[in-house]
Formats: sequence, structure tokens, C-alpha cells
Amino acid sequence: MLRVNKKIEYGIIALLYLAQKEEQTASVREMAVSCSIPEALLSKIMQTMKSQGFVQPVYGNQGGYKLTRSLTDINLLEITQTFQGPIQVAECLGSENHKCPAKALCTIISPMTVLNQKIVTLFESTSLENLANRKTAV
Amino acid sequence: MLRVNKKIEYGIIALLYLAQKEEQTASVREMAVSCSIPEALLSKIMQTMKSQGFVQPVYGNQGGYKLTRSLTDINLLEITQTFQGPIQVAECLGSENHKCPAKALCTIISPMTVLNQKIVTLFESTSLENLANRKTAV
DNA sequence: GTCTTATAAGACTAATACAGTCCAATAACA
DNA sequence: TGTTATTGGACTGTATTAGTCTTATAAGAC
Repeated sequence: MLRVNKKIEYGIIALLYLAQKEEQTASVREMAVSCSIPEALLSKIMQTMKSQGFVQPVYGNQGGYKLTRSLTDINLLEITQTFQGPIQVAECLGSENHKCPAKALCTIISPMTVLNQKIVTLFESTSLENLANRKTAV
Repeated sequence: MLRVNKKIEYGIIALLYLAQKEEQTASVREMAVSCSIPEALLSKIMQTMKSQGFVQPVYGNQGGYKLTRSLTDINLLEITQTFQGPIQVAECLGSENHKCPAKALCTIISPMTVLNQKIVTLFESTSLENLANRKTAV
């Protein structure tokens, strides 16, 4: 497993779709049908995307969303953080999570932190443009 | 999130503990108390570890488990796969999972496969010895 | 032989996260 | 004012995770 959730998958697909349309808007319905994503779910996802500034809403007839940032400027880490919070390979790496009873004698926190940073770097250096071109950086 | 589960965390901690004891055995109870891990849960974890050949059981008084492989020989990928199955950043990357309705027009499968491979490589090249020394390879 | 220590294995429960739905409200244009 | 579309909240079902409980089995110590 160790997987990114559906919102992230769908969100990326939707952003790539919007990028194809260049300056035009696409409604949630259009994107949902074109990409086979449940409409109500995509609607939620786009709301979150809006609140993070990835897209801009256009109300009314012929409205929808349009991309406000370029694909080269958006990286996978941002999207992952938006829908799943910070990347933490181990639960105890979370800043607010100091309740692990084994923490004092834990032998793996420190190395896990290093591993975590590697994954963060990998995600951070992968832009949506990279994804669209079927590459990853690093 | 994007996190490794508790069994993996506890399992690694237990293996590192066993390594410290060198050729001696340590019982589940001893490990559980020393590492603050719920005993019944650790018991399950050790059973799985046994079935994968990481440790050997010793029955009876003064029994427990002992390590059968060296820390340099065990990598994080093996442990992750043992307790969480194969690493798949995206759900659709699973071999048996061909039911995604968007698959035909999905724009992210191919790049996600590349990303997935990077993570697999990172885990594979990180041995428990690396973890014990607070490093990761790659 | 039986007592004790320890693993083995299966069923079971509780809590959480995930995926997805439903409905009423609001915004803006024609 | 009707239509198209976003907004936001509550809600449901399912899967995964974490952890517990109980009974059985193995083997050494006395």
C-alpha cells in the first residue's frame, strides 16, 4: 500500500485536464464525465483546490474552473499535503504527536526522519509538468 | 500521511532489539516491555516475522525469538511488503486492480509508475543496518 | 509425568480513515 | 427570474488499522 489517496489522484487528473484546455474553463460536470470521476466527489476536490489557489471558480453559465498556476509551478508535495496532510512515513514523526509511549527509547525515529525527508524531496521535485510528460525528477 | 503501519514500526524496533542481544533469545514479553509495545500485538508481529524467516522461535523456559539474518541483509522493502503488501503510490498500479473506470484515459498511471519505482528503490536500498546507524542509502 | 514458560493461531472488537452521496444555499449571468 | 454552476455541511458505507481475547501446542525443568 503506502498510497496516495483518491482525492490526490483525481485532483491531479483534473488539473492536467484543465491545463489541456488552456485559458478556457471546464465545469465540474465536464471534467467528471471526461475523466470518469464521481461528480459530487470531484466537486469537493475542486473546492479544496480553489482554497489552495490552484484554480479559480467562474460562476454561472459556461462557468467552471480555470487553472491559476502553471503546471511547472505546482509540485506533487503541495497536492499531497493539501489532501493528506504532511508526509510522515512513521506516525511518530508528526509534530503534534508526542504521545508514543516508546518514544524515549525508540531506535527508529531518527533514521525514519531521514527516510521521510528523502520522500518529501522526491515529491517536492516532481512537478505536474513532470507528471504530464511521464517523468519524475531526482 | 503516506505512512508505514504500526506493525512495520514495531517490527523494525523488535528486530533492532534482537540484534542488540546478539545470539541470545528475547521473549515477546521482554521485547514488549523494553520497547513499550502491546504484548499481544507484538506476538502477532513476531509470528509473521517467523513465517518470513527473519527470526527463529525457541520454545519453553528462557525461550523467545532470535534473529536468523543479519541487519545488513534485511532491507526496509522486505519488511514493508511483509506487513503492507507491495508499495503502490496509486491504487491503480496494483496488478490485479484493473477495475478503475478512468484507466483508459488516465493521464497519470505511467508517471506514477516511475514515481513508485523510485520509492521502491529507496526502501530496497535501506537496510536495517542503515536504520540502526541512522542513515538511509541512495 | 506434570508444571511452567513460551510460542501459535484464530476469532473478535473498536477506532479511524477513505470514498462517495445528498441536500440546501449562494453567485452570477442571460 | 430562471438557469447554470459553485459552495458547504452533514451524512453513509466500507475498508483498514490497531489491538484484544482465548484456546491450543511445544519443549525444557523439576
